[in-house]
Amino acid sequence: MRDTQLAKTSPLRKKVSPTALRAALRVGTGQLLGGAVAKRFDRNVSMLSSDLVSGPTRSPTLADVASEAGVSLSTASHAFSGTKPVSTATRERVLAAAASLGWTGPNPLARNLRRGRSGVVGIAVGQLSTAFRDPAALAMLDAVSEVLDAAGLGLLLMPDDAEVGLPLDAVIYDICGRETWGAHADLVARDVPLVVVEGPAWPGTTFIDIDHRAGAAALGRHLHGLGHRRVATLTLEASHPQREREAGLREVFPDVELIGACPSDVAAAQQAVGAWWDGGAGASAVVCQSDVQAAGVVVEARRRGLDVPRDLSVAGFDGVVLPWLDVELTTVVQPLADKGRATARAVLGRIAGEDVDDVLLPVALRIGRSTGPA
Amino acid sequence: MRDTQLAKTSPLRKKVSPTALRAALRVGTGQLLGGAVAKRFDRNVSMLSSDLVSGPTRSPTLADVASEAGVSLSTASHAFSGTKPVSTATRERVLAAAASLGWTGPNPLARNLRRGRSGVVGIAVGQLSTAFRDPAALAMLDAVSEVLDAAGLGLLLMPDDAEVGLPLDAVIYDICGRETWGAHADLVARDVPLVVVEGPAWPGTTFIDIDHRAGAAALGRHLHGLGHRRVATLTLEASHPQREREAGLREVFPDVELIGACPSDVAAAQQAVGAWWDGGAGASAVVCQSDVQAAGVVVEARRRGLDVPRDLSVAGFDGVVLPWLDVELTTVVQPLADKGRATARAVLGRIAGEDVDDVLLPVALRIGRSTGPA
DNA sequence: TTGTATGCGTTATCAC
DNA sequence: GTGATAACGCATACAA
Repeated sequence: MRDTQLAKTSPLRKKVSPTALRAALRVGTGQLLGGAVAKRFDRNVSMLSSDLVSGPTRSPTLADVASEAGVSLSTASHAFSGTKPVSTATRERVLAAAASLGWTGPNPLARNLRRGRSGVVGIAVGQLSTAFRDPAALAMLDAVSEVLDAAGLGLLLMPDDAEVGLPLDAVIYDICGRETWGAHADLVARDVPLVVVEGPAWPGTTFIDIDHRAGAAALGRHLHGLGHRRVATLTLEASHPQREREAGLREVFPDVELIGACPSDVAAAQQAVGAWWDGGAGASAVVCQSDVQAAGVVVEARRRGLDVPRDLSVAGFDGVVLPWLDVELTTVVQPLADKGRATARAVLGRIAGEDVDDVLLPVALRIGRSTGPA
Repeated sequence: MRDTQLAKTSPLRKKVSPTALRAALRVGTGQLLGGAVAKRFDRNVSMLSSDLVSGPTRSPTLADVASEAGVSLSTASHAFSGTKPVSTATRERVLAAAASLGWTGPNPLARNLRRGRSGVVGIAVGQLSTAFRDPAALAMLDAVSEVLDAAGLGLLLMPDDAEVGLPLDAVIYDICGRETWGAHADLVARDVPLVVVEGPAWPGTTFIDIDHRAGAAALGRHLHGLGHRRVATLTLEASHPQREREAGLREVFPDVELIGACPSDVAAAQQAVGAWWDGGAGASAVVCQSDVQAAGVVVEARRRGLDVPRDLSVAGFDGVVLPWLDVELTTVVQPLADKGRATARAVLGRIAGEDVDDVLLPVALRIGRSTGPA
């Protein structure tokens, strides 16, 4: 409906944009053959366009549309936003004017300044490839994105120590196993609403959490009931979830042995538990802090000729599906989608200036086939 | 250095922000116990704050800082941006004024409007959890993010059919196996620079691609050399990479059998190849369109008692590391980080208004242990 | 080195 | 139902 072709017919449009011109002249990409190659499709076209037309291009503004339609700026605005009633006749004139000028809607930059909001929510995850390697993180991200998207908000990835010079309406800290974050002070100073998922007790933020402790304790009781007495646990970096889970486990096994911190990654878990075994240590059951870690322990155990669960019980956390793992893990299932939705809703509430409740979500023990009698 | 505490001492700051007040009053989150719970930490504080102070809060602007420092607006601006030289004495006065008012730097919204750029680059990926389940996508995303980040640009996730009412400086389409995209027309109409990775030949866009065809052909020759004659391939949805790879494979095996499209996902591949086998079909080698797919085929083959590569050769594509898979895949290695960096650089160039070359990256065959004699 | 004056493109508040 | 006018907060061209 808003057609760039029409732009060319407009008196306002002094110059055809290079992009549109390229679009008109170029049929396809052609055949790419051979190895590393760089083609300069655009050079000719660019020279052509600057030969054909001259003078600066200014894309049309709402003011242009208004004058083209013979109405005032504010009327034109109303015709689009629908904030105030506008007669059908004028609205159509305005719409037609917009189409003929190739006006593509209000400039988001200007609207943002006016509204005082950017429509963008940041999400702080560490290194992307690390953060998203765990399906649990993805499941949650998906839910966050879905809710935010429905509200017309975008989600911006914030790598580790990104300087945030960007206008963010709110920031989510999804911290599986971290305590600090570079940009935090800046954001607080700028009064950006902060929603922290499973994070440390930063003041002024909204918390979304799951009942780590209860989950870990339930897992502990399950293992104890199976007769396990020598239990070890693979840990995350020192962090809120780690402390809570460890405390839960210690309710049942006060002397649980710590295998040391490792990220939620198959290879890392293999490496960590392998080194531990190599050091002469051992246990009848290993409790992990994620299903991905647990998978790593299972893989490494098998590699060393141990059968799971006959020779070793392994438990995970999260309750994700690992299709490639042929043993169903005993795990603590957390409501990942709910967590994501709760997070996003908290963000929406904070942006709207509402009071927002902290949220603590329940977990459930799921007994699979990776744990058995000691 | 920019301390919110100082804000309270300023005459401008008529009201302590709720956030700051909360920060001052709240010590920690307290202990979260029990199941699903919502705590309303903020209610009292909010009531308190509106009792204590009244009147609208306006955060300080550069104009406030300037008048506080007794200089003009432009001088204050220069003192921060460094665009023009400013005497050390004035600069310090300005800095001090900013600190005392709690001015946290230029309002990004205003700066964006002024500059005409948002500092945000969109990346169109399908459903997030699907798109990022493949480590290949993550490796590339990581590289993109790194380069963009260094340039001070943020990366915004664009789910499938997100309406883009947001100001985007450019958009990346990373399309593994898609032909269309909802927002595409809008973006073109708005003249947003588009960089397409392995995508269809949309006009006016910059292309980053790898040599699918050469890679697939090399893989075909490898299998042919091993004596394979009945070869099948698991495909992606109809798309540019799929067509190219299929063409490459057909250079060696004109009659290659198509197993049908499936996403790059272990479970999906298992399901697809399983159904194919159940239908009575078979081959001595299966070529996949990703390593993740290949892993799925390996898993499913074993589940059915087939040994890889003795009974079945399986090849992948991408060259990622799958730590949990105990057989090293024969695969086509693509330079994922290079691809990401090239993509990001293309984005930067397009934003800068430069002519940008399309890029075609080479691939390499890596022979692992998942393929053997027919 | 500092100051003055515009404009970025909207939306919102009024009056008509 | 429509229109003038004022912000939004900053960066810059230009003058002093």
